[in-house]
Order: sequence, then structure tokens, then C-alpha cells
Amino acid sequence: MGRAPCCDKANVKKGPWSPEEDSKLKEFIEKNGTGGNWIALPHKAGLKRCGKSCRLRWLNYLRPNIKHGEFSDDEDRIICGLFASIGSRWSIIAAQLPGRTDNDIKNYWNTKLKKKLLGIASSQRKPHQQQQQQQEQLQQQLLFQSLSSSSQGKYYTSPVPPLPVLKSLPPISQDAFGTVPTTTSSTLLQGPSYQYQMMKESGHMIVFGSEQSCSSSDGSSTQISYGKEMDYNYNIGRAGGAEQMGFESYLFPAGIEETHRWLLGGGGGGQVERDYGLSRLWEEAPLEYNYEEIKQLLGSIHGYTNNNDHNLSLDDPSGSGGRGSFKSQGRVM
DNA sequence: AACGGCGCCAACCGCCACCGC
DNA sequence: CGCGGTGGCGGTTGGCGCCGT
Repeated sequence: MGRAPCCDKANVKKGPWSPEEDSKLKEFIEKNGTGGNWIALPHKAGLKRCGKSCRLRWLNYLRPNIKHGEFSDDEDRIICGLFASIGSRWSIIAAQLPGRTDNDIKNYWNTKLKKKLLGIASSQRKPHQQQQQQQEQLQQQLLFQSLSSSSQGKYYTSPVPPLPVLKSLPPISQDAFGTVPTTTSSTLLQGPSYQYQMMKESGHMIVFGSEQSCSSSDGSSTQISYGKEMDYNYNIGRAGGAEQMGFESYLFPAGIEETHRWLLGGGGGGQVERDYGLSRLWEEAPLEYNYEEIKQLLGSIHGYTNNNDHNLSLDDPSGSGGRGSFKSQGRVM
């Protein structure tokens, strides 16, 4: 089986575009527009190219106001935040970055940003934290994969809510109190080493990650996994003198509220009511599971798949075949 | 200078959704 | 409602250039 090719492959030129072809295409579109039909366009424009190729060339290179060159820190931040929220929906991400194309962002992510962030993440990993239970690792990795990787097939089927620039929770040792933490790309972590993402004000978010070794005054410790949508508050303030304190609270869909507070002394060390086990432990090696296994594991993450309260839901990938099921996406010409 | 490895990125490929008939 | 054509998307590839040996 197979489908008819979009053009006569024998008679179309492939490979890099010549300046002549570029100017032909540009001139034609500027004069006539695309005519709503890319397949017919190359013939009309006198180009021996596939319509899709023309479209790509126009959208990614010739279109006016295309921005090339280095990505700024702000752009890094937006890409990281959106990737963590919606995964590799490059066209959606590109829509938030005027002048950038999905292809550009995809390339940038794959070649630079991902490595940059992974490097940071692995350098922050502490040896003693490499004792995590396998099940938790698996769940969290799968959670991340399912939310971030379209090929694993979890999709938002409702419009994604407005996404503010995401802020990351500052490490507890950092002087992040009294000022709103401004995130640089170096504090955003992703993928298997993903830790926390935190918006600076109240709102709704999805948190990937977990806390571990949460010590309390009676010496007990607990381990908490997150992989849930939740409402949250995040505040940082000062509690007199040089003392610094802050808190954050999470409201889970089930109505359970959890509040974390911390208190740091000014000069001589600090005290936290709960330890933030911010560094994550993940398997470096990719794990591969079939969909049934993934489903089972995700099913064990409470509250994960039932997010309708928040206008977000997750599709079964088996029905969509893996791509293009982002229902709210608009067509861009 | 030659060669191999690697990174980058433009372009291609294949799939799916949408739309008109 | 079904079908075919087209647009749009994300993953992948191939070629080029840079750099180290």
C-alpha cells in the first residue's frame, strides 16, 4: 500500500535551493500570494520543485521577518518552559517566538538546548541520590516522556491555557528569598533530569519530579512523587532581620493541599521544615516500553489522566497514530 | 596536508487532520 | 458519509563545514 506522492518525484529537483530558485519563489509569492495551493504553485512560478518543498522554503527561510542567529536567554526560557508543558509541539512553541520557525526551534533544541540542559542536570546530580526505587524512576520518566514526546503519544486535546514564562524553584541554598527568582536557562532542567518548574505566582501547572528524603523534626522521612496537575501558590518573603522564609502550597485535584515552608537563618546556616530533594535521579539510558506497559504504569500515577477540571486531557495515542492530534492547532499559511 | 569525527541545519519523508466534493 | 487532495506537523537524514589529530 502507499499513497500517491504529492508531486511527480521524477521531475522535481531536490536538495538545496539555489539563489535563483529562491528569488523566483519569493517574487512569485510576493506578487501572487500562495494562491492557497502549494501543489500548483511551483508550476505557476516556473519551479521544478515539489509544492511541499516550496512551502517549506518559504516558511522557513524566505518569508519576511524570519529571525536567524543566536537564541536569546528569554527565548531559551520560553522554549524550555513550553517544551516541559506541551512537549515537542514545535509549531506551538514557534508561535510564541516571533520570527522563529518550528524547524529552527526543533533544530536548536535537538542540537544545543537539550545538550546544554542535560549537561547541567547531570552535573547537579548527587551520588547519594542514586538509590531511587526503580518504579518511581520508571513512572516519572514515563510521565515525562508521555507529556513531552509526541512519539509516545500523549496529547492535549483542549487548547493549552495561556502559558506564562515558567520559573524554576531556586535551590534551597541559593539566595532566592526576598526577590522573585529569575530563571536563566541554566536553572531550567528537562527530561530525565527534570526537577521542578515553578511559576512565580499562583496558577495552575503540571509539575514533573519528586521530592525525596523529606525529613521532619521527628526524624521520619517521606518520599513524594509528583506527576500531577495542581494548583499552587508560591511565595517568598522575609521574616524579620536577615531571616528568610518562603512557602509554597499545592492543591491537588483531589482537594488535598500540601504546603511546604522553609526558613533560613541569616548568618549561620538554615533550617527547613521540609527538605527539597531537588536533584532528581533518573536512568540515563533510554527506557523502551510498549504502550500497554506505559498505560499500566501511568495508570498507577494517581490523578494523572483525569485532568478535565483544568481544561486539559490526554488522548489515547492508539487512536491517533502518534502525531497531529493536537486538536487546537490552527493552520498557518 | 589529509583524514576522521562531530555538530549544525536545511531539506526531506511520512503520517494525519482537514476540507471540499 | 466516504473519498481524495492538500496542508501541516514532527522526526529523520544528508551534506557541509569546522576542528582536532
